[in-house]
Amino acid sequence: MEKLPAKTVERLSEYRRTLINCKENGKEYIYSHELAQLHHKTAVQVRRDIMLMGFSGIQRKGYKVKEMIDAIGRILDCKNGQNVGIVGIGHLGTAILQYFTGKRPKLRVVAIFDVDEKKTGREINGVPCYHVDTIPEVVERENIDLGIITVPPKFAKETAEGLINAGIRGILNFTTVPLNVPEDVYLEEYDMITSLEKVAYFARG
Amino acid sequence: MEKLPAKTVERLSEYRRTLINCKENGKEYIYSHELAQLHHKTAVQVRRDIMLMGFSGIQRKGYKVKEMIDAIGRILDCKNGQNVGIVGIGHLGTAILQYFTGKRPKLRVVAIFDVDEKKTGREINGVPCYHVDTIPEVVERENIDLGIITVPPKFAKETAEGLINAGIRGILNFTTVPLNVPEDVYLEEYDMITSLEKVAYFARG
DNA sequence: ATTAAATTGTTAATTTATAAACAAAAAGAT
DNA sequence: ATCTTTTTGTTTATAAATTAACAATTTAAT
Repeated sequence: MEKLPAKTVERLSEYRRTLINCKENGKEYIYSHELAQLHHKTAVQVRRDIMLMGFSGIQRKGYKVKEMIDAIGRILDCKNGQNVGIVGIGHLGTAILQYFTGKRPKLRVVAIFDVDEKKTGREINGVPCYHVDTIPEVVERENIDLGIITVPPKFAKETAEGLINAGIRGILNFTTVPLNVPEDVYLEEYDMITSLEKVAYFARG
Repeated sequence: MEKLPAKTVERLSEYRRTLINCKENGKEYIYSHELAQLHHKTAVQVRRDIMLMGFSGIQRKGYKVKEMIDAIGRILDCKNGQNVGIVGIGHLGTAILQYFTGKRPKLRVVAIFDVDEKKTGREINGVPCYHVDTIPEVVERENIDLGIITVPPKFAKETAEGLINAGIRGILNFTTVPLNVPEDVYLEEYDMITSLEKVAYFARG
Protein backbone atom coordinates (compact mmCIF):
# COMPACT_ATOMS: atom_id res chain seq x y z
CA MET A 1 0.00 0.00 0.00
CA GLU A 2 1.04 3.58 -0.68
CA LYS A 3 2.85 5.16 2.27
CA LEU A 4 1.26 8.08 4.09
CA PRO A 5 3.12 11.39 4.55
CA ALA A 6 5.63 11.27 7.40
CA LYS A 7 3.90 14.08 9.25
CA THR A 8 0.59 12.26 9.14
CA VAL A 9 2.23 9.10 10.46
CA GLU A 10 3.68 11.06 13.36
CA ARG A 11 0.33 12.54 14.19
CA LEU A 12 -1.47 9.20 13.96
CA SER A 13 0.96 7.85 16.51
CA GLU A 14 0.22 10.79 18.76
CA TYR A 15 -3.52 10.48 18.30
CA ARG A 16 -3.40 6.82 19.23
CA ARG A 17 -1.67 7.60 22.48
CA THR A 18 -4.44 10.01 23.38
CA LEU A 19 -7.20 7.70 22.17
CA ILE A 20 -5.93 4.83 24.30
CA ASN A 21 -6.13 7.22 27.20
CA CYS A 22 -9.67 8.21 26.27
CA LYS A 23 -10.70 4.59 26.01
CA GLU A 24 -9.32 3.85 29.46
CA ASN A 25 -11.42 6.71 30.77
CA GLY A 26 -14.51 5.13 29.25
CA LYS A 27 -14.90 7.66 26.44
CA GLU A 28 -16.65 6.03 23.48
CA TYR A 29 -16.73 8.79 20.87
CA ILE A 30 -14.47 11.72 20.16
CA TYR A 31 -14.92 14.77 17.92
CA SER A 32 -12.18 15.98 15.60
CA HIS A 33 -12.01 19.28 17.45
CA GLU A 34 -11.54 17.53 20.79
CA LEU A 35 -8.66 15.46 19.49
CA ALA A 36 -7.27 18.56 17.81
CA GLN A 37 -7.29 20.58 20.98
CA LEU A 38 -5.51 17.85 22.90
CA HIS A 39 -2.69 18.01 20.37
CA HIS A 40 -2.45 21.71 19.54
CA LYS A 41 -3.67 20.97 16.05
CA THR A 42 -6.64 22.16 14.00
CA ALA A 43 -9.77 20.04 13.64
CA VAL A 44 -9.35 20.12 9.87
CA GLN A 45 -5.93 18.59 10.10
CA VAL A 46 -7.19 15.83 12.35
CA ARG A 47 -10.01 15.03 9.95
CA ARG A 48 -7.64 15.10 7.02
CA ASP A 49 -5.24 12.69 8.70
CA ILE A 50 -8.12 10.37 9.48
CA MET A 51 -9.34 10.60 5.92
CA LEU A 52 -5.88 9.81 4.59
CA MET A 53 -5.75 6.61 6.57
CA GLY A 54 -9.14 5.62 5.19
CA PHE A 55 -11.14 5.73 8.38
CA SER A 56 -14.56 7.28 8.82
CA GLY A 57 -16.48 8.83 11.65
CA ILE A 58 -20.17 9.34 12.18
CA GLN A 59 -21.61 12.74 11.48
CA ARG A 60 -22.66 14.65 14.57
CA LYS A 61 -21.32 11.84 16.75
CA GLY A 62 -17.61 11.93 16.02
CA TYR A 63 -15.20 9.03 15.78
CA LYS A 64 -15.61 5.76 17.65
CA VAL A 65 -12.55 5.67 19.91
CA LYS A 66 -12.10 1.91 19.95
CA GLU A 67 -12.46 1.53 16.20
CA MET A 68 -10.10 4.37 15.50
CA ILE A 69 -7.42 2.86 17.71
CA ASP A 70 -7.74 -0.31 15.66
CA ALA A 71 -7.65 1.64 12.40
CA ILE A 72 -4.43 3.38 13.42
CA GLY A 73 -3.07 0.00 14.44
CA ARG A 74 -3.75 -1.33 10.95
CA ILE A 75 -1.62 1.52 9.59
CA LEU A 76 1.19 1.71 12.11
CA ASP A 77 1.53 -1.84 13.33
CA CYS A 78 3.02 -4.73 11.47
CA LYS A 79 0.76 -7.77 11.58
CA ASN A 80 3.34 -9.99 13.26
CA GLY A 81 5.01 -7.17 15.11
CA GLN A 82 8.57 -5.93 14.77
CA ASN A 83 11.50 -6.71 16.99
CA VAL A 84 13.69 -3.99 18.38
CA GLY A 85 17.23 -3.98 19.74
CA ILE A 86 18.74 -1.24 21.87
CA VAL A 87 22.49 -0.70 21.62
CA GLY A 88 24.00 1.06 24.61
CA ILE A 89 22.21 0.66 27.89
CA GLY A 90 23.26 3.76 29.80
CA HIS A 91 20.72 6.13 31.29
CA LEU A 92 19.15 6.97 27.95
CA GLY A 93 18.93 3.36 26.80
CA THR A 94 17.41 2.37 30.12
CA ALA A 95 14.90 5.21 29.94
CA ILE A 96 13.79 4.08 26.50
CA LEU A 97 13.58 0.47 27.60
CA GLN A 98 11.42 1.33 30.60
CA TYR A 99 9.31 3.55 28.43
CA PHE A 100 8.49 0.75 26.04
CA THR A 101 7.95 -2.05 28.45
CA GLY A 102 4.40 -3.28 27.93
CA LYS A 103 3.27 -0.21 25.96
CA ARG A 104 3.38 -1.33 22.34
CA PRO A 105 2.90 -5.07 21.98
CA LYS A 106 3.74 -4.88 18.28
CA LEU A 107 7.14 -3.29 18.99
CA ARG A 108 8.99 -5.77 21.15
CA VAL A 109 12.37 -4.89 22.62
CA VAL A 110 13.92 -8.34 22.44
CA ALA A 111 17.60 -7.58 22.92
CA ILE A 112 19.95 -5.09 24.49
CA PHE A 113 23.59 -4.71 23.57
CA ASP A 114 26.42 -3.17 25.53
CA VAL A 115 30.18 -3.45 25.94
CA ASP A 116 30.15 -3.40 29.73
CA GLU A 117 30.57 -6.96 31.02
CA LYS A 118 28.80 -6.03 34.22
CA LYS A 119 25.69 -5.63 32.10
CA THR A 120 25.99 -8.37 29.53
CA GLY A 121 24.95 -11.96 30.15
CA ARG A 122 21.91 -11.11 32.22
CA GLU A 123 18.47 -9.59 31.85
CA ILE A 124 17.66 -5.91 32.27
CA ASN A 125 13.98 -5.14 32.74
CA GLY A 126 13.27 -8.65 31.53
CA VAL A 127 15.24 -8.26 28.29
CA PRO A 128 18.49 -10.19 27.74
CA CYS A 129 21.63 -8.08 27.44
CA TYR A 130 24.30 -9.25 25.00
CA HIS A 131 27.78 -8.05 24.18
CA VAL A 132 27.84 -5.79 21.12
CA ASP A 133 30.20 -8.24 19.43
CA THR A 134 27.32 -10.67 19.12
CA ILE A 135 25.09 -8.27 17.17
CA PRO A 136 25.35 -10.28 13.94
CA GLU A 137 24.16 -13.56 15.45
CA VAL A 138 21.55 -12.11 17.77
CA VAL A 139 19.97 -9.81 15.18
CA GLU A 140 19.69 -12.78 12.84
CA ARG A 141 18.46 -15.26 15.44
CA GLU A 142 15.97 -12.93 17.12
CA ASN A 143 14.77 -11.43 13.86
CA ILE A 144 15.48 -7.89 14.91
CA ASP A 145 14.14 -5.31 12.46
CA LEU A 146 14.85 -2.04 14.21
CA GLY A 147 17.80 -0.70 16.15
CA ILE A 148 17.98 2.13 18.66
CA ILE A 149 21.44 3.58 19.12
CA THR A 150 22.27 5.26 22.42
CA VAL A 151 26.02 4.65 22.59
CA PRO A 152 28.67 7.34 23.17
CA PRO A 153 29.30 9.44 20.02
CA LYS A 154 32.63 7.85 19.15
CA PHE A 155 31.04 4.42 18.79
CA ALA A 156 28.00 5.59 16.85
CA LYS A 157 29.37 4.95 13.38
CA GLU A 158 30.63 1.43 14.00
CA THR A 159 27.46 0.54 15.85
CA ALA A 160 25.33 1.60 12.91
CA GLU A 161 27.54 -0.33 10.50
CA GLY A 162 27.26 -3.41 12.67
CA LEU A 163 23.50 -3.21 12.74
CA ILE A 164 23.27 -2.57 9.01
CA ASN A 165 25.55 -5.48 8.18
CA ALA A 166 23.45 -7.65 10.43
CA GLY A 167 20.44 -6.83 8.28
CA ILE A 168 18.54 -4.25 10.29
CA ARG A 169 15.81 -2.31 8.42
CA GLY A 170 15.47 0.86 10.47
CA ILE A 171 17.57 2.87 12.89
CA LEU A 172 16.67 5.43 15.51
CA ASN A 173 19.83 7.36 16.34
CA PHE A 174 20.02 9.28 19.60
CA THR A 175 23.72 10.06 19.41
CA THR A 176 25.01 13.46 18.37
CA VAL A 177 26.68 11.97 15.30
CA PRO A 178 24.75 12.03 12.02
CA LEU A 179 24.91 8.58 10.44
CA ASN A 180 25.05 7.38 6.87
CA VAL A 181 22.88 4.47 5.90
CA PRO A 182 22.12 2.72 2.62
CA GLU A 183 18.90 3.56 0.83
CA ASP A 184 17.00 0.53 2.02
CA VAL A 185 17.55 1.34 5.69
CA TYR A 186 15.29 3.96 7.20
CA LEU A 187 17.04 6.41 9.50
CA GLU A 188 15.57 8.74 12.07
CA GLU A 189 17.78 10.97 14.17
CA TYR A 190 17.05 12.91 17.30
CA ASP A 191 19.29 15.25 19.19
CA MET A 192 18.08 16.81 22.40
CA ILE A 193 20.56 19.63 22.27
CA THR A 194 18.91 20.81 19.08
CA SER A 195 15.50 20.61 20.72
CA LEU A 196 16.63 22.62 23.70
CA GLU A 197 18.45 25.17 21.58
CA LYS A 198 15.26 25.63 19.62
CA VAL A 199 13.30 26.19 22.81
CA ALA A 200 15.98 28.60 24.00
CA TYR A 201 15.83 30.53 20.74
CA PHE A 202 12.06 30.89 20.59
CA ALA A 203 11.56 31.36 24.31
CA ARG A 204 13.20 34.74 24.23
CA GLY A 205 11.65 37.95 22.94
CA MET B 1 15.36 40.91 15.36
CA GLU B 2 13.04 38.92 13.13
CA LYS B 3 12.96 35.24 14.07
CA LEU B 4 14.27 32.66 11.62
CA PRO B 5 12.10 29.72 10.50
CA ALA B 6 12.04 26.89 13.05
CA LYS B 7 13.47 24.43 10.58
CA THR B 8 16.41 26.68 9.86
CA VAL B 9 17.06 27.10 13.57
CA GLU B 10 17.09 23.33 14.01
CA ARG B 11 19.56 22.92 11.20
CA LEU B 12 21.83 25.69 12.44
CA SER B 13 22.03 23.86 15.75
CA GLU B 14 22.95 20.69 13.90
CA TYR B 15 25.50 22.44 11.71
CA ARG B 16 27.19 23.92 14.75
CA ARG B 17 27.62 20.53 16.32
CA THR B 18 29.38 19.33 13.20
CA LEU B 19 31.41 22.50 12.81
CA ILE B 20 32.71 22.27 16.34
CA ASN B 21 33.82 18.79 15.48
CA CYS B 22 35.51 20.03 12.31
CA LYS B 23 37.31 22.73 14.22
CA GLU B 24 38.62 20.23 16.75
CA ASN B 25 39.98 18.23 13.85
CA GLY B 26 41.82 21.30 12.60
CA LYS B 27 39.59 21.92 9.59
CA GLU B 28 39.61 25.63 8.75
CA TYR B 29 37.21 25.88 5.82
CA ILE B 30 34.14 23.89 4.83
CA TYR B 31 32.14 23.84 1.60
CA SER B 32 28.37 23.89 1.60
CA HIS B 33 28.27 20.51 -0.08
CA GLU B 34 30.49 18.98 2.58
CA LEU B 35 28.31 20.23 5.39
CA ALA B 36 25.26 19.14 3.44
CA GLN B 37 26.53 15.61 3.00
CA LEU B 38 27.27 15.28 6.70
CA HIS B 39 23.65 16.09 7.43
CA HIS B 40 21.76 14.38 4.62
CA LYS B 41 20.79 17.76 3.27
CA THR B 42 21.32 19.53 -0.05
CA ALA B 43 24.08 22.08 -0.53
CA VAL B 44 21.50 24.65 -1.58
CA GLN B 45 19.66 24.28 1.65
CA VAL B 46 22.82 24.72 3.64
CA ARG B 47 23.70 27.88 1.74
CA ARG B 48 20.19 29.18 2.12
CA ASP B 49 20.24 28.63 5.88
CA ILE B 50 23.57 30.39 6.10
CA MET B 51 22.26 33.25 4.02
CA LEU B 52 19.19 33.57 6.24
CA MET B 53 21.35 34.02 9.29
CA GLY B 54 23.31 36.73 7.51
CA PHE B 55 26.64 34.99 7.29
CA SER B 56 28.87 34.87 4.24
CA GLY B 57 31.46 32.49 2.89
CA ILE B 58 34.30 33.01 0.51
CA GLN B 59 33.78 31.97 -3.05
CA ARG B 60 35.77 28.94 -4.08
CA LYS B 61 37.05 28.56 -0.53
CA GLY B 62 33.88 27.82 1.40
CA TYR B 63 32.94 28.94 4.90
CA LYS B 64 35.44 29.69 7.63
CA VAL B 65 34.62 27.12 10.29
CA LYS B 66 35.55 29.21 13.30
CA GLU B 67 33.69 32.28 12.10
CA MET B 68 30.61 30.30 11.23
CA ILE B 69 30.49 28.73 14.68
CA ASP B 70 30.54 32.25 16.11
CA ALA B 71 27.88 33.41 13.67
CA ILE B 72 25.58 30.56 14.68
CA GLY B 73 26.31 31.44 18.29
CA ARG B 74 25.15 34.99 17.69
CA ILE B 75 21.85 33.57 16.46
CA LEU B 76 21.25 30.70 18.85
CA ASP B 77 22.90 31.86 22.04
CA CYS B 78 21.63 34.48 24.41
CA LYS B 79 24.35 36.96 25.28
CA ASN B 80 24.21 36.26 29.01
CA GLY B 81 23.17 32.67 28.58
CA GLN B 82 19.96 31.02 29.71
CA ASN B 83 19.40 28.91 32.80
CA VAL B 84 17.74 25.54 32.61
CA GLY B 85 15.98 23.40 35.16
CA ILE B 86 15.25 19.69 34.80
CA VAL B 87 12.18 18.34 36.56
CA GLY B 88 12.31 14.61 37.22
CA ILE B 89 15.70 13.05 37.54
CA GLY B 90 15.09 9.45 36.57
CA HIS B 91 17.06 7.76 33.82
CA LEU B 92 15.94 10.19 31.15
CA GLY B 93 16.58 13.27 33.23
CA THR B 94 20.00 11.97 34.16
CA ALA B 95 20.81 11.19 30.55
CA ILE B 96 19.92 14.73 29.55
CA LEU B 97 21.90 16.18 32.41
CA GLN B 98 25.01 14.21 31.49
CA TYR B 99 24.51 15.11 27.88
CA PHE B 100 24.61 18.81 28.61
CA THR B 101 27.35 18.94 31.13
CA GLY B 102 30.02 21.20 29.70
CA LYS B 103 28.65 21.13 26.15
CA ARG B 104 26.76 24.40 25.79
CA PRO B 105 28.14 27.09 28.09
CA LYS B 106 25.24 29.39 27.23
CA LEU B 107 22.68 26.82 28.35
CA ARG B 108 23.41 26.14 31.99
CA VAL B 109 21.55 23.45 33.88
CA VAL B 110 21.42 25.17 37.27
CA ALA B 111 18.77 23.16 39.07
CA ILE B 112 17.19 19.74 39.21
CA PHE B 113 13.84 18.99 40.81
CA ASP B 114 12.45 15.70 42.04
CA VAL B 115 10.05 14.36 44.64
CA ASP B 116 12.31 11.58 45.86
CA GLU B 117 13.93 12.67 49.12
CA LYS B 118 16.86 10.36 48.46
CA LYS B 119 17.75 12.68 45.59
CA THR B 120 16.84 16.11 46.90
CA GLY B 121 19.15 18.16 49.08
CA ARG B 122 22.34 17.14 47.35
CA GLU B 123 24.15 17.62 44.07
CA ILE B 124 23.79 15.35 41.06
CA ASN B 125 26.49 15.74 38.45
CA GLY B 126 27.44 18.98 40.15
CA VAL B 127 23.94 20.43 39.96
CA PRO B 128 21.86 20.94 43.13
CA CYS B 129 18.69 18.87 43.37
CA TYR B 130 15.66 20.47 45.01
CA HIS B 131 12.23 19.21 45.94
CA VAL B 132 9.61 20.04 43.31
CA ASP B 133 7.66 21.96 45.94
CA THR B 134 10.39 24.61 45.86
CA ILE B 135 10.06 25.30 42.14
CA PRO B 136 8.57 28.79 42.66
CA GLU B 137 11.43 30.06 44.84
CA VAL B 138 14.25 28.34 43.01
CA VAL B 139 13.11 29.35 39.52
CA GLU B 140 12.87 32.93 40.71
CA ARG B 141 16.14 32.94 42.65
CA GLU B 142 18.21 31.13 40.03
CA ASN B 143 16.66 32.98 37.13
CA ILE B 144 15.62 29.84 35.33
CA ASP B 145 14.29 30.49 31.83
CA LEU B 146 13.76 27.01 30.48
CA GLY B 147 12.33 23.82 31.93
CA ILE B 148 12.79 20.23 30.83
CA ILE B 149 10.06 17.89 31.99
CA THR B 150 10.88 14.20 32.41
CA VAL B 151 8.45 13.24 35.13
CA PRO B 152 6.00 10.32 34.97
CA PRO B 153 2.96 11.12 32.78
CA LYS B 154 0.52 11.62 35.62
CA PHE B 155 2.58 14.49 37.03
CA ALA B 156 3.26 16.19 33.71
CA LYS B 157 0.37 18.63 33.83
CA GLU B 158 0.96 19.91 37.34
CA THR B 159 4.69 20.14 36.72
CA ALA B 160 4.12 22.32 33.69
CA GLU B 161 1.70 24.51 35.60
CA GLY B 162 4.20 24.90 38.39
CA LEU B 163 6.93 25.97 36.02
CA ILE B 164 4.66 28.35 34.17
CA ASN B 165 3.43 29.98 37.36
CA ALA B 166 7.02 30.35 38.44
CA GLY B 167 7.65 32.40 35.31
CA ILE B 168 9.42 29.99 32.99
CA ARG B 169 9.66 31.07 29.32
CA GLY B 170 10.11 27.76 27.48
CA ILE B 171 9.38 24.10 28.10
CA LEU B 172 10.77 20.94 26.58
CA ASN B 173 8.34 18.15 27.36
CA PHE B 174 9.53 14.55 27.17
CA THR B 175 6.46 13.01 28.76
CA THR B 176 3.78 11.28 26.72
CA VAL B 177 1.22 13.84 27.77
CA PRO B 178 0.62 16.84 25.47
CA LEU B 179 0.67 20.01 27.54
CA ASN B 180 -1.18 23.28 27.29
CA VAL B 181 0.76 26.46 27.79
CA PRO B 182 -0.07 30.16 27.50
CA GLU B 183 0.93 32.01 24.35
CA ASP B 184 4.02 33.59 25.82
CA VAL B 185 5.57 30.26 26.80
CA TYR B 186 7.28 28.32 24.04
CA LEU B 187 6.58 24.59 24.09
CA GLU B 188 8.44 21.79 22.37
CA GLU B 189 7.34 18.19 22.79
CA TYR B 190 9.12 14.99 21.98
CA ASP B 191 7.86 11.47 22.25
CA MET B 192 10.17 8.59 21.50
CA ILE B 193 7.35 6.16 20.90
CA THR B 194 6.25 8.29 17.98
CA SER B 195 9.79 8.35 16.63
CA LEU B 196 10.11 4.60 16.84
CA GLU B 197 6.67 4.01 15.37
CA LYS B 198 7.66 6.19 12.47
CA VAL B 199 10.84 4.19 11.95
CA ALA B 200 8.81 0.97 12.20
CA TYR B 201 6.32 2.22 9.62
CA PHE B 202 8.87 3.37 7.06
CA ALA B 203 11.33 0.53 7.65
CA ARG B 204 8.97 -1.99 6.14
CA GLY B 205 8.24 -2.49 2.44
C1' DA C 1 45.48 37.33 -21.02
C1' DT C 2 41.81 34.05 -21.78
C1' DT C 3 39.34 30.32 -20.72
C1' DA C 4 37.48 26.72 -17.79
C1' DA C 5 36.00 25.01 -13.46
C1' DA C 6 34.27 25.53 -8.91
C1' DT C 7 31.73 27.69 -5.52
C1' DT C 8 28.82 31.21 -3.26
C1' DG C 9 24.51 34.02 -3.04
C1' DT C 10 19.96 34.90 -4.50
C1' DT C 11 15.83 34.68 -7.11
C1' DA C 12 12.33 31.81 -9.19
C1' DA C 13 9.81 27.42 -9.42
C1' DT C 14 8.16 23.44 -7.37
C1' DT C 15 6.57 20.66 -3.94
C1' DT C 16 4.69 19.74 0.44
C1' DA C 17 1.95 20.94 4.35
C1' DT C 18 -1.61 23.50 6.44
C1' DA C 19 -5.80 25.97 6.58
C1' DA C 20 -10.09 27.62 4.62
C1' DA C 21 -14.39 26.76 2.49
C1' DC C 22 -18.32 24.39 1.86
C1' DA C 23 -21.50 20.44 0.60
C1' DA C 24 -23.80 16.57 2.85
C1' DA C 25 -25.80 14.32 6.53
C1' DA C 26 -27.55 13.75 11.09
C1' DA C 27 -29.74 15.44 15.31
C1' DG C 28 -32.53 18.38 17.67
C1' DA C 29 -35.76 22.38 18.10
C1' DT C 30 -39.97 24.64 16.92
C1' DA D 1 -42.71 18.57 8.93
C1' DT D 2 -39.45 22.27 8.51
C1' DC D 3 -35.70 24.73 9.95
C1' DT D 4 -31.36 25.31 12.47
C1' DT D 5 -27.24 23.62 14.25
C1' DT D 6 -23.45 20.63 14.39
C1' DT D 7 -20.14 17.77 12.57
C1' DT D 8 -17.88 14.96 8.99
C1' DG D 9 -15.50 14.55 4.45
C1' DT D 10 -13.44 16.59 0.58
C1' DT D 11 -12.00 20.06 -2.50
C1' DT D 12 -9.80 24.38 -3.19
C1' DA D 13 -6.68 27.99 -1.63
C1' DT D 14 -2.86 29.61 1.02
C1' DA D 15 1.45 29.33 3.23
C1' DA D 16 5.81 27.18 4.16
C1' DA D 17 9.68 24.55 2.88
C1' DT D 18 12.58 22.72 -0.45
C1' DT D 19 14.77 22.47 -4.71
C1' DA D 20 16.25 24.24 -9.14
C1' DA D 21 18.35 27.73 -11.85
C1' DC D 22 21.63 30.86 -12.69
C1' DA D 23 24.47 35.20 -12.17
C1' DA D 24 28.71 36.62 -9.93
C1' DT D 25 33.16 35.76 -8.41
C1' DT D 26 37.38 33.53 -7.58
C1' DT D 27 41.04 30.35 -8.61
C1' DA D 28 43.69 27.74 -11.54
C1' DA D 29 45.18 26.25 -16.07
C1' DT D 30 46.70 27.08 -20.69
